[in-house]
Amino acid sequence: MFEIYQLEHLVAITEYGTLSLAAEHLHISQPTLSRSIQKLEEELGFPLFDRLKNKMTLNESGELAVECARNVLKEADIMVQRLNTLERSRHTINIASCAPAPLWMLTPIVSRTFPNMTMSSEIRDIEELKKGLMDDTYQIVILPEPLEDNNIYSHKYCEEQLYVSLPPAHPLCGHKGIYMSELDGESMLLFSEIGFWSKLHKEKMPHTHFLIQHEAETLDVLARASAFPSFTSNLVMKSVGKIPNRVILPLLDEEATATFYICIKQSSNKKFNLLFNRTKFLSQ
Amino acid sequence: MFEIYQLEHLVAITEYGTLSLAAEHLHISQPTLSRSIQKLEEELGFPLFDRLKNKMTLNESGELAVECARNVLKEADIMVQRLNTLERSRHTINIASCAPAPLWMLTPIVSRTFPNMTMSSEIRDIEELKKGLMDDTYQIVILPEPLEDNNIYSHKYCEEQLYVSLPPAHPLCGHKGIYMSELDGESMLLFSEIGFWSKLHKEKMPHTHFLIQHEAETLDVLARASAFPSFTSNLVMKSVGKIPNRVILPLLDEEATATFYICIKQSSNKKFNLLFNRTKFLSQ
DNA sequence: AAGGTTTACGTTTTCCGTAAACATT
DNA sequence: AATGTTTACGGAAAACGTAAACCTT
Repeated sequence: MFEIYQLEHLVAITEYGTLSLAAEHLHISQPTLSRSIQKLEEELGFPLFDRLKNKMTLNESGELAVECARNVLKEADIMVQRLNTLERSRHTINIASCAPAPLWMLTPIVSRTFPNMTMSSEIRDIEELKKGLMDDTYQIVILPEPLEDNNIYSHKYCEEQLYVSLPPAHPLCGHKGIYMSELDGESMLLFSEIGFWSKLHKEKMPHTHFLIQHEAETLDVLARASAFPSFTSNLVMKSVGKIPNRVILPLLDEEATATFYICIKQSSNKKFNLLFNRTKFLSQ
Repeated sequence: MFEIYQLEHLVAITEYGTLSLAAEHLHISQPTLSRSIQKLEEELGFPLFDRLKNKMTLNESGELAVECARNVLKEADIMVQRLNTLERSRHTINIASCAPAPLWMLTPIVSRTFPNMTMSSEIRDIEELKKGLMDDTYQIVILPEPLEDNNIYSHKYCEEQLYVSLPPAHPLCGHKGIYMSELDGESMLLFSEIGFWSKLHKEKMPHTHFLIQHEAETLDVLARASAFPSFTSNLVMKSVGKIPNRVILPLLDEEATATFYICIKQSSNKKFNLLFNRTKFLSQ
């Protein structure tokens, strides 16, 4: 049987027109290429080129051979593509969440549990999360509700309760808790990537001027140095800590509480078993 | 890039289960096969097998690799099939005719015109001839009518007039010519492969007992040695000669005369140019 | 003369099979 | 002991590039 390199050579010759030019692009010598083709013809049992003393042109068989060779090479290319994709996926865990806080908690655990894996994490809206989990774009997805599907395993991960962080001089500070509507109309600091929470803010606080911060670090500095109210949550405070000199009031709106669920495909359950033992433990 | 032989080896291993068995069937040594796979894995950049000290089993990547390898090999196989088919067709001329006589005339000319070609000739019914010409089963077809099609070149080849060959004692011998119906009811010698003529005989002479002969040689001997009437034609007499001591009468039925046309695809016109120069000359 | 192809030839590389080591059943 | 895999090694085969020959434009 001929070999793939011979087919590559054949195609290269037709693409570059002459042996010499093709040889140059293939980084081999001209005689080597000449012999490669001779060998291919010998193996097939008939010539692929009409040979004049100083010119080679494809004959009828050659034309067909090139067409077929391209098909073989395409198939070979598909093979490496598919294998590389699989191999990459075997070493990557793509996590996506509807909100940032569960991600902050989960990513360190995943990293420690699978130290040889590359991990990516994203914040996406709920529909994208569901779709991405189904089509294997994401292996782990965090939703604010369990995903009812036979192929999906959902498991409760954590609850988040939003709070408002107010300067002590703020008129609402005396309350035990407040509703978002009570704050509406002020200027507030807000982190940009808050996932599905942003929808809540837009709905309940349409008149508020949000000072959107794209970096958590900057937000923290501004919150400490200014009198602007900002949001926080039980999870944020647990991981980042409280800001001193601030009054923390719970948001009383029903929607200011969320329960997050880790969702994975049943087919990858085995792979993530170890992970769940750890997340279960940590979520208690 | 990996090579085809490596894919063959990979597939062989999965088919025969173990390295040793596969190596045996591939007619190579076991270490050679072992290295071949190692090299494939090295080129891909990841292992395809889980290796125990004493056992190799495909891993996830390996399973996919085998699936893809089969596709590549299938494509390679298609390549040799198509090339071989083309190559064979380049050295073969398939002729088919609706009647034997034009074939007897044409085949020697084709043989002499294309001495390096393998030639096959068949007698088929008219519909088969048309279809076969279209789908390249036949390159040359002889029909009793021109084929009206833009892709087809038809050219008048010869005319055949049927005769009856009677023993001198036969009651019809005095006539200048006879109709087939006049002979109906007798026993007659008839060659088996007469193509579209047989339909005519069946229609016009339904009560005749045909003594079918499958060999031209035998038919000739019987015709010379017996008193049975038989058929002949201008073309037969021209190529085989007349039978002595027989009265030859033309058949007066309109259908006992046929004009034959050589039909080829326009696309093969160039190839058969030389042939037509000769057949035109000979048909005059 | 420039550009294209094939042949010749010596070197380098690769490839193969035997032998051996190692592990499992 | 039999079976299965990998490593080691030496000889054989092949593949490669340089050089040269040959041809056309």
